[in-house]
Amino acid sequence: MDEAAFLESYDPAAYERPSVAVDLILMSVVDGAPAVLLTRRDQHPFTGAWALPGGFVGIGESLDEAAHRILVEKARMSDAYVEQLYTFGAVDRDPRTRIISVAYFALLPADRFTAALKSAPELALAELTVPWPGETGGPVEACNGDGDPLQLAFDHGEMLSLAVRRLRGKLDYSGIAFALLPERFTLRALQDIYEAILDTKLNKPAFRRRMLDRGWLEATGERETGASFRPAELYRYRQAEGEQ
Amino acid sequence: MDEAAFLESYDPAAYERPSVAVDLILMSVVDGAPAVLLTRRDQHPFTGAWALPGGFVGIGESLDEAAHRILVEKARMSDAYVEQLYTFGAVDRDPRTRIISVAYFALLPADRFTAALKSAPELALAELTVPWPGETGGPVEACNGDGDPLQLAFDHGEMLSLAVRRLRGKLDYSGIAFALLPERFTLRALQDIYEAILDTKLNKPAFRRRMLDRGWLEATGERETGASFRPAELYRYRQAEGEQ
DNA sequence: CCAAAAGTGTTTTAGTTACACCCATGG
DNA sequence: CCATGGGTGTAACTAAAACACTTTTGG
Repeated sequence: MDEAAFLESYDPAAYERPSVAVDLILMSVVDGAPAVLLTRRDQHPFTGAWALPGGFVGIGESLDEAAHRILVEKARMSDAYVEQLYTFGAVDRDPRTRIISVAYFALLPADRFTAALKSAPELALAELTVPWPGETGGPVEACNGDGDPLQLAFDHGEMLSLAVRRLRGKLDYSGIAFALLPERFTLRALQDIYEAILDTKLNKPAFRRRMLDRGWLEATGERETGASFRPAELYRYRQAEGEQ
Repeated sequence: MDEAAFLESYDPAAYERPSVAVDLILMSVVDGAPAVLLTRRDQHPFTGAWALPGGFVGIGESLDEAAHRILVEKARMSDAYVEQLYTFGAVDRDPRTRIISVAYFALLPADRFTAALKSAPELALAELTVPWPGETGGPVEACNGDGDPLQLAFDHGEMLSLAVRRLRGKLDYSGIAFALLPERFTLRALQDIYEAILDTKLNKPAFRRRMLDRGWLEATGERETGASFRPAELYRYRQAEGEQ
């Protein structure tokens, strides 16, 4: 990035440039299963297939800003946990023209996730079926309410797979799970998130202790209401210092 | 990425596009310390500062191809372990013009690393001093042979920090360490790599057993030569199946 | 036989899992 | 008082760490 960049600053048309886009993987855990928001394509290419919401990166905005703008504009929500995932740069990933796409994933609690569906009618919820062990390979599939797999546009299936892998990988050592829960939550709800993402049953006492020993949880003293059995204590996530 | 992309395919000049570059973090462990290859900038901006080797992504090549091309062209080596790290997209990260940079890191055994220095005279080796616990924060510093920190151009310091964090994070569960060793190596050499990257002393018997129990190592039956004491057995890395 | 580092066996410790049980609530 | 899920204590197990030890080479 020396001479070439220097020259280009004086002659911006010297090289043909790819377009740069951001695609958003909006994830949540809904009814005990990982879910993602998709839009149905009504134009060429991949007409009728399902795609992640995305858009081009403006010349005056950073990648992170673009991701947040798309979160607001296309998905009608703000203030989600957003993290850069990977940049997809195959030459033919878009048949129309050269587009490099920076994939971001955003995590939301289920209530805000389903609420967004109402205000953004072009979005649809797709359930993710994750082959186990999805840690290493096997494509993730997005399914509609009947469990039928949806056809995904571009390389968006790859993006989904990578998002699920990353989510799994970070679940244990980061506070990422709390982005999928409301501000107050029960330990059972937290365990449900873990079980949905990892696709395993976890031992209740072991899970409780592990979580409480980490020191990330703060008891609110309040209890769940509306249950016909013993109400569970509500906890709050206390951000650890060295957490990104 | 619907209407906008569709329109743009017919009118490529409609939007001003950022340039896309790839920067390479060429790392190794030399003399028991993590090291990186840098070039000294002789032009504006950051004249005299040190930068990672990099270059623009051609319109007809993928990001991975660009990374490999730069590895060959700028660093005069091929066939390294290369992995995409992160994409840096701040608007002002390059004062000349808008450049988005996809950072890759490449890992090499020390012998090939130092050999490359001879054939590429514009490259210099910098030792990395990693604040512990570097897992969470604190910038990594690149130092010359005298231990004086080097001034880094652009956001390349951030790139280095992230590369070290990623290396540390993946060390334990992936075969990444073997990219830093020649084809045959002793368990002591492997432990040295771990200790250099993690910046800790490790217990020898525990380390041996952990490594051998993983099943990634294959004894060659050969032994080290030239030592004036008991020669160590040479091992080979046997790629695990689900390994990327 | 000595120094130096390779390599092994055994005990200790810590962290996780499994299981059994008690507790609190609505009906 | 019963069903249901919340919450806790204890034992069993497993994996890592610490330590002491034996082995093998060159000189």
